Amino acid sequence: MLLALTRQLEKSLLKSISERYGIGYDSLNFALPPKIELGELALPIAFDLARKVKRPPFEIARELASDAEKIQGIWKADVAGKGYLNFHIDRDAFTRQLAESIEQQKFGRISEPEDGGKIIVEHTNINPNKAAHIGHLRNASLGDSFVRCLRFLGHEVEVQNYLDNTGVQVADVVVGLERMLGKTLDEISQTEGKFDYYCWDVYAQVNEFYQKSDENRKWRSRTLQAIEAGDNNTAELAQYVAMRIAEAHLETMARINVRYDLLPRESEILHLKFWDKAYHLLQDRKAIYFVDRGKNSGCWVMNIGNSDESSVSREEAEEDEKIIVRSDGTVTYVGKDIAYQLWKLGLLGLDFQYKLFEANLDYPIWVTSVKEDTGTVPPDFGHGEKVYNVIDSRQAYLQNIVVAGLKALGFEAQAENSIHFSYEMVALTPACCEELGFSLSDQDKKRPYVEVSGRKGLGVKADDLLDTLYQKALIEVRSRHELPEEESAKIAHTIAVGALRYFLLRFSRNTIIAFDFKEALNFEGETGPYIQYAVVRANNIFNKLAESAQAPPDLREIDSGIGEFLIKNDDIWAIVYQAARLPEVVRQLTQSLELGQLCKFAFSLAQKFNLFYHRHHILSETDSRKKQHLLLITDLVRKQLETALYLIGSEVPPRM
RNA sequence: GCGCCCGUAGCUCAGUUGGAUAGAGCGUUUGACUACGAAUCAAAAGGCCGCACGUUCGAGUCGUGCCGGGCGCACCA
Repeated sequence: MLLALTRQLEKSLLKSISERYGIGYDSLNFALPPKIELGELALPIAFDLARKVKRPPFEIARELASDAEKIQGIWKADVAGKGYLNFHIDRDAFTRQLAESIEQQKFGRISEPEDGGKIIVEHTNINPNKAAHIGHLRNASLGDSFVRCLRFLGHEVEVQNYLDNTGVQVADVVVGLERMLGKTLDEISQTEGKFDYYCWDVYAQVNEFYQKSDENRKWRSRTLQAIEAGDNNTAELAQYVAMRIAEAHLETMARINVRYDLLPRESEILHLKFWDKAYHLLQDRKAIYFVDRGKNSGCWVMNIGNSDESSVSREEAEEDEKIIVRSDGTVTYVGKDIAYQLWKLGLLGLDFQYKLFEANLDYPIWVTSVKEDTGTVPPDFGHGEKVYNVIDSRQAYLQNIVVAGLKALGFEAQAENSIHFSYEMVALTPACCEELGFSLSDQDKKRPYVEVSGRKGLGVKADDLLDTLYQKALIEVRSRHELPEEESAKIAHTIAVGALRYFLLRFSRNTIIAFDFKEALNFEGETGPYIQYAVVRANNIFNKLAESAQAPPDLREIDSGIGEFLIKNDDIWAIVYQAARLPEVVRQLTQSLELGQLCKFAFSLAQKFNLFYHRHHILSETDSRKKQHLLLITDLVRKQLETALYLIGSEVPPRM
């Protein structure tokens, strides 16, 4: 809606600029004026034009303003400062259109679909060998909210959660269970309680086990080989462990409203020979070459630098070589990931089989399989036009190599569409480590933060944090309301999730979150519950209205005085205008990948609404026309805030 | 050694792709509940935007060089 108006304005101005000054721009970047009194859209283009046509910017802006005033939907255009071109929107028409478009927008999705093919978003990707921790929650929250935003804009999205079920991390836990504790699959399957927590401890102990003897350490590679080979007790145990923990992860993520469509597994990539296919492709297209001397002798490598192998010395060439196939013939992580990326982009020429994953979840989820499932027909997975990989920034180097691999294969365009959605890790403050009972070295105590380490068992487990948040919310709910226990519990849960997802999203991607319980458990100020509370208050107004048998306003029949009312009340108009900006904010963040922008937007809208709520007592308003206007605005804002909360990944509790 | 990221109020962070007087939250001080419930609101104090040059009509934002901190750079994943 706002988007359409902006585009129309842009098109018309581009024409004016071209006709008046003979200068062609590709696009115009509209900004927000610092104050609503100055207008809704600002353009500093006159400064640039001034230099090009050698005339004062003020004059140029004046001329463009007079052109713009003829555009439908623009109330007036004026010039501020030395040449800022400011546009004022027709408040009456705009509000009517906004009300209509919000009515039409189905929950969680706007009506106009964007063009472009299927987008694959891969996130979470936790090694299935231990419980999920706060770092994983950040990954999943970013990925899931990003998916919600893309779908809101009308994109077709497929969500994949990759399971490295045959990797070293699973092997380590299997060594711990089989060799360190001497357990059989039968015994392990009898384990009660939280299996992911149990393995968290086992994994933390395996390191010590390895350090005890060389013999112990040998079990690591033996176990890994057994798992890859398949058809033996160790492999069977590994599969059991990996899938039971994967299910625990899915349950944890379901608690915070995160869902997936498909679980691609490394075991299928191995057994269906994805790598062999990719290997031949890489060889055929000369993307990798064999080295017969030097330190990389016996390996197939990819050149990731600019050096030409024929013109530089062996030593210099080695600098730019990344090993893809080891001298023992096994493939590295990068090689496997290239194969997987090729499949995601529909370039491999092979496909998985699929089956429904049987898990304790309230939605269907598919998992890759070697054999076809006889039951339900699976959706058409893979061959995305664009792929986003939500992976922390420490893996940037490897992600770049994978993209370089796609380019080396000649898939330039696809390489551009294979995007590393990079973000910084969640670390622990030294104070937080102490709270958890970990003793730190003197050196670590001086650091601003300490890295989470699954290997050391150092970290805040996702479920523990959620439980703590829930308990705290429950106390708050009970102190405010006398409700049946079940209802209090449900509300507390909604608040806990709202707080957590907002907290994990509010930072920009390359800000390291130094985790602190006090901040994460906060429900006041810039938090998710603040926004939820604003909507609950708005909803209460309509609930009260319904109780008194008064009909809420029909958004399709807006009183003719609304425009005039909004012209008189700039502060209220500012709320309407901001509410309208939601789709634009979401569109921008699909470019910047900064979900924090959505958080800031929703928080500031909630802030404006809370002030509005404080200033205007709507239900006791005696001027019935004004009352209708205030109700209409309340309704618009609560609907946009509810959508924003949905995109953040949370919901609105019935009361707070 | 090379590459990437960060440095903004006492603390934790934003800053709309180079725009108008640098903003929030927490904390501190003061004030507002007999209203749609205060998980709220109002007000105050708090800034050489790490430092120095440069580009520009205009720099927290771009470039170069320092200073300080973090993360990568395996025949691990």
